[in-house]
Amino acid sequence: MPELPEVETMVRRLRGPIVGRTIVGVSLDWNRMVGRPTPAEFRRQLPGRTVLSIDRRAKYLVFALSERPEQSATRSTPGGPGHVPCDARVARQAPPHRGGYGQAARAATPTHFLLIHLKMSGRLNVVAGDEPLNKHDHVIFDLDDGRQLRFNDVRKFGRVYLLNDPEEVTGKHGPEPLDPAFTLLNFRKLVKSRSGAIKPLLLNQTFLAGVGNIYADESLWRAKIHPLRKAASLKAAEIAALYRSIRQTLRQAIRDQGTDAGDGVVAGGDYRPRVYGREGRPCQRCHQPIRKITVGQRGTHYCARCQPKRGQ
DNA sequence: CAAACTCCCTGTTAGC
DNA sequence: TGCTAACAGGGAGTTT
Repeated sequence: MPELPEVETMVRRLRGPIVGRTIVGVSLDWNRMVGRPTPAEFRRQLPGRTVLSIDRRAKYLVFALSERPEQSATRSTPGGPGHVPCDARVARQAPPHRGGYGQAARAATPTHFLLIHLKMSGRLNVVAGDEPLNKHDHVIFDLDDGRQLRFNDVRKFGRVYLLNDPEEVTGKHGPEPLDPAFTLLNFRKLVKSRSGAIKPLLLNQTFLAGVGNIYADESLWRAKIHPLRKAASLKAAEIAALYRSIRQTLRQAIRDQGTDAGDGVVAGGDYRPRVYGREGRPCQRCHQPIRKITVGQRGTHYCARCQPKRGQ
C-alpha cells in the first residue's frame, strides 16, 4: 500500500534511470488504468517526449515531460516537404540536456505531465526490453535506451494520466505534510474545524495529502491519540503532538525507504510499523496487546492503554 | 459543506 | 481436501 513515503522512495529510485530518457512507445492491456485522456490518446501523445524530472505530489508520481520534437513518431512524412508543426513553441525548444534533471528542467519547459498513482498494489520496474513480461504488467513505457518502465498492478486499481497541468488531478488535495508551508497553526485550524473522527480525517486527501492507512495508525499511536476521538475535541497539546507525530513518522519512513508490506510495492523498505498489522502483539511502549477495530471502513490498529478514548 | 457509502479488482484467507 | 464467499484497500464519484 504505497503511501507518501513509499511513493517518495519510488520517485528517488526512478530519477537515475528515467530522467533524461525519451519515451518511444507505450502499450497497455487494461484501458481502465488510463484515467485521462482516452487510452488511444494516451498512447499516441506520449512517444517522443523526454522525461525532464520526476517529483511527488500526494501519492502521485509526477513525470514532467518535454514537448515532442518536430519529427514525432506519428508524423512520419518521408520525402516530401513535410508538415511543419503549427505550434511555434516547438521551434524555440532547446534540445533536452543530458545530465542532472535540474539542468534538463531548465533546458526544456515541460508541456505535459505523466501522473502515476500506484493505489494499493501498483509497482514500477525498470527492466531490459527483452525481459519476459510479468503476469500483471499492464502499462509498458518503451525508453530510448532499450529499457522499459513497467507498471505492474495485480488489482488494476492503479491509474496513469497525461495532463497539461498536474493540478487537474491533484488540485483539490490538501497540504503536503512535510512542506514548510504546512505549519502547526495551519494544522490546528484545519483540525478544529472538523466534526468527524480524527482517523478518517487523516485519510482524507483533501484535508492532508499523502497519509494512508498505515501512517495514519502509526501517527496516532505515536501521538497517543485514539483513532475515534473527534477532531474538534482535541486539545491544543494533542494537535501539536499529532502534527509532530505525522511529520516524524513520515520522515522516518522515508529514511527507511518505506514499509515493505507483504503486498510489497517498494521492495526492501525497512520501516517497521509500531501498530499497523500488529493486532494482538504487544504495544512497544506498554506491552498491552494491540487492538484492531474498523473505523470508516478501514482496519484500524491502536493501543487501548496508550491511546485512551477519553481523557489524557 | 461534510460525512457516509459505492465501486473498481484479484490474491489471500476464513468458513463450510 | 476442495470449493466458495468474504475481505482488504485508495480514493474518485455519488448519495445522504
